[in-house]
Amino acid sequence: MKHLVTFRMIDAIARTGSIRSAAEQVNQTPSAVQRRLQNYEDELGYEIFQRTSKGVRLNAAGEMAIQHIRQTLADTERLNSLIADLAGVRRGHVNIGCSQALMPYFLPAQIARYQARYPEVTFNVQVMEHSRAAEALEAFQVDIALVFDEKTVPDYEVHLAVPQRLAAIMARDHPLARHKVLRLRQCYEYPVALALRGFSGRLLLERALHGKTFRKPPIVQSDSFEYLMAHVATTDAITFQIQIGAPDASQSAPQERGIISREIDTRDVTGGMLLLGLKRNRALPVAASRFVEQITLSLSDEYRPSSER
Amino acid sequence: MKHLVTFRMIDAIARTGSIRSAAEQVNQTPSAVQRRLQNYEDELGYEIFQRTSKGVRLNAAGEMAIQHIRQTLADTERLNSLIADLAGVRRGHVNIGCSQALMPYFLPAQIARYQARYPEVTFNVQVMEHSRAAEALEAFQVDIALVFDEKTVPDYEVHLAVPQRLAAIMARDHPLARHKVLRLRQCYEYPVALALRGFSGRLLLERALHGKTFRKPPIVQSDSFEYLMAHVATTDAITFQIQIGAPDASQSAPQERGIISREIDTRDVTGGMLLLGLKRNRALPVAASRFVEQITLSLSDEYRPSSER
DNA sequence: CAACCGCGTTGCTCAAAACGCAACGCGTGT
DNA sequence: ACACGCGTTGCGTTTTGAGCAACGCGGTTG
Repeated sequence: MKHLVTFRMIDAIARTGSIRSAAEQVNQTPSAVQRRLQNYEDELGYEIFQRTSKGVRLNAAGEMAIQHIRQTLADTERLNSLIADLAGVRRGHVNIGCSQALMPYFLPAQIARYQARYPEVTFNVQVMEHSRAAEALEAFQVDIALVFDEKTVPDYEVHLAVPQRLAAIMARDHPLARHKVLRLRQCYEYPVALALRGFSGRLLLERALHGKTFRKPPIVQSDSFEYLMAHVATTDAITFQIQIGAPDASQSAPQERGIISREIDTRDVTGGMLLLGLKRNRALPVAASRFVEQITLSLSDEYRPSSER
Repeated sequence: MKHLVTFRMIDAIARTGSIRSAAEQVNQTPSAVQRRLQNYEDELGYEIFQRTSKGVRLNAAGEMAIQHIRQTLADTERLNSLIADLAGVRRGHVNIGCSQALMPYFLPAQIARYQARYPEVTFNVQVMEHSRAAEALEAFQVDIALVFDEKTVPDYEVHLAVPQRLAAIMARDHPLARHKVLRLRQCYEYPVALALRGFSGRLLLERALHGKTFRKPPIVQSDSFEYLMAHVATTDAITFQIQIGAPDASQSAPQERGIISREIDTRDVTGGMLLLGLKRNRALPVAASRFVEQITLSLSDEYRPSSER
């Protein structure tokens, strides 16, 4: 749409914080971008960026303007989506911001399933923790947030909340692997390898360990789950992950090599919630909306009381 | 705003049903309007108007497009309003669609009061009954609907509902004028002059008269309340109006000459509601929003249980 | 303290888009 | 059969937008 190029430029300026970098991002010269901004400000009657020595920054009026601009951009996309849907062609794009835990199994499976039906729909998946996801929802950077959170009342709309148990992950031939459900104390008889503080499973675990005498420092910490998985696969160490991010016997994922997961007893760990968040009062594009329906069904089916499948 | 001229044109086309008349409305040549429409359709990838021999008509895609277009226009106005408000200048415009009953006393008083504080805010007041008002809300033609309705569940958001009694209106020296509250039967001992079916008060009255033996045809009907008022002022006939549209001792309105109103006993007439309606999920411009606050306060103050002022 | 860098901004030139005018084709109603 | 009003199109003119180069200005660096 012609009248949206100005909006896209302004959005780029707001995100990058400078006219020149925004120009680069939209493949135009700084003067073109600057003039469009100036025109818009003239029409509005107010400047929306405060000029500083090292770039520009949104002022109070700009904060309101950028909200309107992003809203308009999103609405336009939604219109395209609606009309494409009406014409029988299911096309579109879905931006998802989600916890790391959904990356290995859940999201790939869900997206693959969705794209099997609607191959024209493209996805963009980005890892972010809950506060960042909330911002991204608000700024229309993502359509859907799938985050793990325990208690905080979020300022987005919680479309779905499913409880999440904690799982221990260990080598396939680990002595504990013969149990179906594990107590935390059992796990702590072995070395533990943990994700950094701030990751979903770690949060849940820390709360469970509070005051426990058998608590001990992890032998290794990492922000890479790939590393943690490889580590436990080759040693007798144990790591933890929330249920949805742990390898599941029912889902044959290609990347699980020699590791296995076992649920932690609910007496030890409770209260984690996986949230599906949407921006309040926002009308989603068709593709995103259908995708939400699909994962809503999947989640409420598979993770009912505490059975799988 | 520059980028909205296309939208304004398309809105005009949709409203007038023809490109040429839309062109006239926006002071442009038909070819200019036609080309903008064509460009928009090209960018969208679909035609949004079905071309007929006597003009154009929105098709299915067009219905969705026009919704988006009007939403965008309204949002833009709201942004202007927000920024003007932030800059300390309370400017703006409010479109109101309302029942006739609010025209003689209520709305003039409310608007005058509002404009006394914010002289830069302009108003547009249009008479419409409830179904038309609901449409106008939906099409962003009015910001606020103030309509009288009895029972139907409206498809807009009811922001406020205040019960409305029925009042009899008669000459100042009418024999019944010495009573404070009247029974319907008393009124029907005199000739009655009624508004046409479809007007607020008439609806309420018809329901009250249902099955009553003293019911009799009106000696005169009219769609002009001015005529009805003049008629009862000079004869012993009685007419009816819902409370808010009747002359009130506490409000010294200039146009009441020799007429007076008396409430009808609640045993005879019940259930009328004056509704303040807004479009669902729509963010109002600042001026409209403040005006809603003002009349909300006024109405809930003045028309509590059944006292005035 | 001067040189420098990166920023927003502006004059100028030229290309692209929008406009107005006139005319065409087409269905409808007299 | 005619005229009328509609959407549409070709063409010359005008307005708008883009790119280029350069300027002014603040902060940083040697």
